[in-house]
Amino acid sequence: MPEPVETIGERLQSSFDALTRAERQLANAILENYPVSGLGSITTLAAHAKVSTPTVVRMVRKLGFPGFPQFQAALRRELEAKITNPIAKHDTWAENAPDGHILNRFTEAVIDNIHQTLAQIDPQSFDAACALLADPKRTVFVAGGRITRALSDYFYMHLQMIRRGVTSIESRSNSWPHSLLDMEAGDVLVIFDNRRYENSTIKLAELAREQGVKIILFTDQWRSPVSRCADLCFSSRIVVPSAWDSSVVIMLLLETMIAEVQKQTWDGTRERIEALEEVFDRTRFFRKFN
Amino acid sequence: MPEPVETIGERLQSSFDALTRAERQLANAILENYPVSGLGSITTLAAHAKVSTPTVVRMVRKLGFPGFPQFQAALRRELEAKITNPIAKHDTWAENAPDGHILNRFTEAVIDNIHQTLAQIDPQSFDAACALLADPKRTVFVAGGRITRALSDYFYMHLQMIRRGVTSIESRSNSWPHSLLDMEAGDVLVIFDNRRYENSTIKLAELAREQGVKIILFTDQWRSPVSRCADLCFSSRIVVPSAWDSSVVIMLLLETMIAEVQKQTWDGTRERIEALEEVFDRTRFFRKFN
DNA sequence: GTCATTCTGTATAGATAATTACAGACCTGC
DNA sequence: GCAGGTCTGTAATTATCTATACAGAATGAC
Repeated sequence: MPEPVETIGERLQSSFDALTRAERQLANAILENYPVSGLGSITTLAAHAKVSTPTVVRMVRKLGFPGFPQFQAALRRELEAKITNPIAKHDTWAENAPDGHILNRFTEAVIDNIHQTLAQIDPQSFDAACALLADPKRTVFVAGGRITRALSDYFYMHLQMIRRGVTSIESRSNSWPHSLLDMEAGDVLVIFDNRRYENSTIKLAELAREQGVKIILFTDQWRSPVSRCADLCFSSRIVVPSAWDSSVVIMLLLETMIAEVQKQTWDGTRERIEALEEVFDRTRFFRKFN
Repeated sequence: MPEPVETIGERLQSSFDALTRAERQLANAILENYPVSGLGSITTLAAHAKVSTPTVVRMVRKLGFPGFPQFQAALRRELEAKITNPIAKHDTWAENAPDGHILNRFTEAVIDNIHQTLAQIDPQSFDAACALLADPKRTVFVAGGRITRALSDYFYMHLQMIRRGVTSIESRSNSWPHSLLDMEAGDVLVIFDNRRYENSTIKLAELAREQGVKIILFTDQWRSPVSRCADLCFSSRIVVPSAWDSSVVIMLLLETMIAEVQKQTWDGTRERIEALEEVFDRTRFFRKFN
């Protein structure tokens, strides 16, 4: 019997396009915790993937197995082979790529950045920032520069869905002085500023500060000059094997913050979100769950 | 629920003396190829150990399990814990924050997402995508939807600095049909599309495809319908403990891709970058650091 | 919009597995 | 060798799982 050259996991991926919606959902559930998730009963697996058992049978057939038990047996054989040779330490992330491939080098650097950034972060500051942003009485302004524009946009978009009173400012445009007029003491200004730090951003921060605005700053490990007048400052590692800096860690932090603010304001903005959901449901691309 | 301090394997060995002849035979068979041998049916296991099925039940009861299925479930849990990546199980990332703090939970999920995404990625596709983007003869169009706008902007901005012939398209706006006119066979269209997938994005992809444009797609684990007409598709895990999805892994991939394209086009675009630097310095938007 | 096609879940029948009951086998000590 | 006990397997029962049939829902073509 010729050994299967592909693992079932790989086969699931390669034939992913040939699968239907429910089957993909199932395939993902299997890959999620591969291969253990496939070793229970068909009932368990189906329930975990939130599909019906026949769907499991159908997909397994598509993969070429006569039935679920055979599929499972194949999984066990695979696992057996994998376990006998000691599990190699995971220094490569993209297993299919050669050791020095950029995918592995880059990812390793990013993981390292996450590690170092999180080790240094002050949870009290983080919680304080979330509390400020969750306070409906404070208007929130979000500002980014040239490179950080995408980050501030991303932050703004989510926050704007979560709560009312959120405004986006482009620090480079000469329209931001107008926004300053709207700021009141106690309002919050979220600033993104990575090297090379922009003068207009610093100016904005200083002026806002004078009006009693609370400033939350996301910056890099060398810290933007804005940090001098920021109430809360979060600095992230951004160095990667690239000509450019990485925004991954900053994005991780801001997504985490959004998750927390969302949670804290859930009661007050539930309706807001649900209205939004309804609009999305119209697209009918996604299955509804109860 | 108190965690079991001993593994089932250890328990088998420590209570080996309390077992009967047939049970020892069975215990040995289980340990022979641990733990996979215990994951089949009770019948298979009994046959393999050359004992009867009731013997299996009796021994399992001696170990303290109510029945064979529970024993097997415990084996699976054990296995699961064993094969999950040690890096992903680094529970506390922000050491100063309490265990269940959102910073730790969120980061853990993201690391897990990175791990799973990279494990599934096809390096050949990745390299092929980089080659397409590094080819100066091909014009590149970058398109994003509502949520993915920030990502496509970020990608566009970097690519635009690296090379000439890069255009940004907003899939929602009704201006994109004009961009279609500019597309020629062999050009490249980079599309970002996460759930919930947008109809206008799909339409754009189809029309571009008809014109012989190469399509590179960044999507989520469930894959946008665009994947059907994409030449290269990169799907990332995006689920985190939040009401929203995470873009971190997608950003990681696109940054890596930018790093590689930059490297490949370095000779040709060195001047471009230097000219850019000079412009920025002249406008004095940025403070100079040494 | 309407129709054909494909997909997906419910219900159910069929298969298999897990457990129990029980009787014979095997020790052990006299 | 035989009585008391334990151990073990066979066979029957029960529970659970797997596969199928079919109908309703979703999708895609016109």
